[in-house]
Amino acid sequence: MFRSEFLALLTERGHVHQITDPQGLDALAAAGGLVAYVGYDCTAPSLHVGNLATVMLLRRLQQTGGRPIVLLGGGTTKVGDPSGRDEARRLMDDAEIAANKASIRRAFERFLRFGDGPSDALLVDNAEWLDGLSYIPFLREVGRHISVNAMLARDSVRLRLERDQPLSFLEFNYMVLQAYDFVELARRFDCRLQMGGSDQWGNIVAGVDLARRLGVGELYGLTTPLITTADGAKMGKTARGAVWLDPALLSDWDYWQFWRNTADADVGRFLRLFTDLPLADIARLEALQGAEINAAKVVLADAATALCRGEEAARRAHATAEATFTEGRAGEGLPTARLALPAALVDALVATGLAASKGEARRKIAERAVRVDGEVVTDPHAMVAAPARLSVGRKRHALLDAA
RNA sequence: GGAGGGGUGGCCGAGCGGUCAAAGGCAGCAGACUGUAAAUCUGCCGACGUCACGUCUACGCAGGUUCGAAUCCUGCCCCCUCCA
Repeated sequence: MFRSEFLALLTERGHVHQITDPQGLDALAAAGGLVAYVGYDCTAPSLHVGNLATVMLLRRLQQTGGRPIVLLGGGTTKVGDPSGRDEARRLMDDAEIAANKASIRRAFERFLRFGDGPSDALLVDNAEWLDGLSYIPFLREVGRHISVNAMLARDSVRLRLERDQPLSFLEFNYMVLQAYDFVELARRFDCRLQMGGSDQWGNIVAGVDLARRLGVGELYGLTTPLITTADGAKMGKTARGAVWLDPALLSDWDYWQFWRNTADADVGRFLRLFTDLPLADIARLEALQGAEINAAKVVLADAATALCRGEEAARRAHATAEATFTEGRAGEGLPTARLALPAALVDALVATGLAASKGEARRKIAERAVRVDGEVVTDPHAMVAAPARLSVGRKRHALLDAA
């Protein structure tokens, strides 16, 4: 068991996969004022729920009095993390990285409190120190402490080689840069802990090693388990793609629905990981049987949406779901598309995003999956004359309004 | 630099002159069953159109041979293995 509030909390909520030196870290955390970071590369315009596990780590750290650092990888994104991939990442240009960085940083404001206080969160960009590195001086200072032998043994490198997949020198350097980040943050902010997903273990340990060799002191690493759904799939991928945290990329309603559709077997685990609900309440919700567990899913959806999108968004999505599913009405918070009416039903389905193409819209109509205001429509040439609620299947609904 | 192997739809993976919008699997969507669950069974799964028919786009890139090419030829790019 841990003495520190931080590690005890992480453990009981199911956040911990591996820790480099559990006792050492526990002592450090118990002493108070722990500074820890998680790094996020700017490979996409938003974080998605797959990143939520580590965002929650930072949140828990702040809740227990520590200081979270969000490290945006403006520099490392130019290199590309090979961890867990068979192929090199596409090289991204500076403009794209800068744009992603700008939109990613907004997400953290919901989860963390930023500022200058001792436990206020900090946001930094590793481009600050990586972009200006000079090759030869860097090799002489840092490179001589890096063991290629050790690097070859890390999963991120080894798995690539074993599978006869290419690994470029550029990618090979990623781990070195991330290790250097950790050292840099330790020097600048006395940051002693790096956290991340379990796939980051090798990179994190590389940083701990490097710090020791450079005489920076003892650093620690902690990883969260890769969050998979009960049927073994990586969490956060859905029909329309990733479940983005950014409201500009995924509506509040869809975000709420994502959580509402959690599998029975995942409800308890997700409540512990992704909400702040007391464990006793979660235990009660988790114990619900049969259809009653739907109530737990609603609680999960409310809590998770409130965290990421705000209370108001959660209330609204909840009410919309209530109206749409329970009462069979057209909930007002449904995604809405505007078209000049009357319009062809197929066009309306495409406009609302319920079908990816007219062809798909026609197929769905032929499958008797399409409803207008609750009535099944089977005519592929049908027109919609007035504002209506369109549905494909039982779960997907949208509103059509006159332009 | 030399020899050999390889680049196919979101992914894996067959095809190796026509019957190929391309087998099979995974993922996805829908229907049935349900609890907006899981499992199961069934169907669909490039785009567009006057939609059981046609057109366009697609098998690394660019050309070529052929009535016809994912399949053959030439050049280029990228990857893997072995040799130097």
